[in-house]
Amino acid sequence: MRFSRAYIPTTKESPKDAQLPSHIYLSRAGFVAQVASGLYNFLPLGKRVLRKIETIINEEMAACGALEVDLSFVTPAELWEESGRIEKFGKELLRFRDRKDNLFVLGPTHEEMMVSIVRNRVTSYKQLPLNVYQIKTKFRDEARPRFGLMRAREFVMKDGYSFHASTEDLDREFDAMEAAYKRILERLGLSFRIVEADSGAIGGTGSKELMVLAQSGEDTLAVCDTCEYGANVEAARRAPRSTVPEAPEADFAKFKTPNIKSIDDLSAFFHTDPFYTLKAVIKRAVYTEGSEPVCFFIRGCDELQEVKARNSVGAIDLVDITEEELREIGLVPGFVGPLDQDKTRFVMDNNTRDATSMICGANETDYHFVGVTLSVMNEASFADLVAVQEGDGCPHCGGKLLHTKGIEVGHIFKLGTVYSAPLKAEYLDENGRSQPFIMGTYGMGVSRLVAAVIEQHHDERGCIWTHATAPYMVNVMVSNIKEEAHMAYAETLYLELQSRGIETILDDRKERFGFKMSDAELIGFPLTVIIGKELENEQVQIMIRATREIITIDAAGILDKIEELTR
RNA sequence: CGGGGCGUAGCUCAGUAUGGUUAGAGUACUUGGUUUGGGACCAAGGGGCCGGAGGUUCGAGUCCUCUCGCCCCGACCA
Repeated sequence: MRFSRAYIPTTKESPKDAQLPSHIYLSRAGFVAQVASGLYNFLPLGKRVLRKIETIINEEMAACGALEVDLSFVTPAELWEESGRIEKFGKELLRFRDRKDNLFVLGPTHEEMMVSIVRNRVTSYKQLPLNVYQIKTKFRDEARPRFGLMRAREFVMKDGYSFHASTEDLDREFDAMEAAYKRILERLGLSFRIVEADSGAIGGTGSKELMVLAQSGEDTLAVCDTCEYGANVEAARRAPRSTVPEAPEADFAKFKTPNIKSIDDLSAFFHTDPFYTLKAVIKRAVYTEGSEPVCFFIRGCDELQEVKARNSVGAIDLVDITEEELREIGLVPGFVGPLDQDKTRFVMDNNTRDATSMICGANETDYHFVGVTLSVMNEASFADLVAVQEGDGCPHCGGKLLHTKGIEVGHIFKLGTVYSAPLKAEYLDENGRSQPFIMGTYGMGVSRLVAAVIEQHHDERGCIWTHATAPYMVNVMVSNIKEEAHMAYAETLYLELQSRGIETILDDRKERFGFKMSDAELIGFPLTVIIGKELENEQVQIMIRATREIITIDAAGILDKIEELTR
């Protein structure tokens, strides 16, 4: 491609709305242009990057025997009513009616459609397993689109679904998909982590998210500094404490603790570690129908993880509760404890199981109990409630857990029969019995990956594309196109590189050196060959974008050098 | 969906408090000239329904009402 004939509208100024590096540079370098909130046009360079990512995904899916399909973007609302998700998705589903007044939705994901193409066609266990996928535009009418391509309303996603006759076979396919996803991200040149995740309201097990590590990530991860373990904080686990602080010595007693309400005050008052205090966190749990106050008890040294807490009671939301509401229920703010208390439902953290020497509220103003043994609490329900902190132990190897930020670019999990059962998608097993398909689902955000590459690879001058994602690998830049010998040399090099299969752009624009260099850096081609005054000495220069290092070499060796650098 | 902010040239923004000839700058664009290794300089140009509708006024980019759009914080996010 000749730059003079390309359409690459670069700008010096960032769009005022852009905040994230990916948004700023993809806009400034002319990869994408915003149309409306959460809607983007892909310009020629952006489209090339998108296609490169799609090609890699297609290659890896083909290697696994997954089959590509293309389902209609507009889907009849009946399918969504059948699965019950028309309600669950709510306003995120964009609905509209056709001329015959039939209701349709724009597909936000395609579980229903994919099940519908298989059901009543795949009828025997002999036709299983089956893994089908598509790379397709999705639409979710997000309440608040933001961060450019990272959270758009219209986006490109690869969504795949597998169908099996046994959970063992699903497990095998799931592992194969995890390996394939790992290869895709490796080939893209991304640094990432596969982490354990919360399955969300939809249920299912073995939920794993593929996280590209970047400061601007929306998700917080707990990752082990020693082994491969990593988890979204919403689902992170930790090893039991290897050492526990010295326990306070006290027999069971009620103790006057005037105005001692916080964990800090309490541990200071008794000169003991917060480990031996019991923290009560009271929330209002909201269910599909109705709500109730719930008291979560955790050790004073821990923090409540809200997603875990929500899951522990099957609530759809937890909201804060006021001190007045607490008093109305009959609880004493600052002195809430689990003993002799039946005012609310309560959940105890697993770490408090069989705890001894504990200090907890006495449900009476200015009094706490000391020397409490929680093994008597067997009627309470226990669950994992705590937020993993930095420095906690890894549940696998005992290494240290650290927090980091990640961009979720993939999510795979085992659906089981969550969709196949209600949609009555069944096959006949060896015994001639009808069975719902056992399903797995594998998603990857393709347009989000474009942004993720830049979030992870940029500097203050612009994009730094990885070799697999670069719109062009080499930019042949002529410093001054009026120098006929320079242009002639560049033309020859341009043709030669292309004949060797290296994607090349020739910057033949009538612009000054600095202008072209700035564009090269903003756009982020991995290599820029600078053809200019050095040519008088039979030399050319190569600017390596990642480091901005400029190397000067003999013109004769340029092709070999480029092949070496692009390998 | 709650809270906040912003809509003026292709882009980034002044101008609005206190209404008053022909609405500005930078950048980008066109033409001519000079330059040619880090977004160069000189000169001359084209480009605007001041988001939209209604109102107040002799007169509205500016004041009032309504509306639409975009951004930020939060809630939400299979």
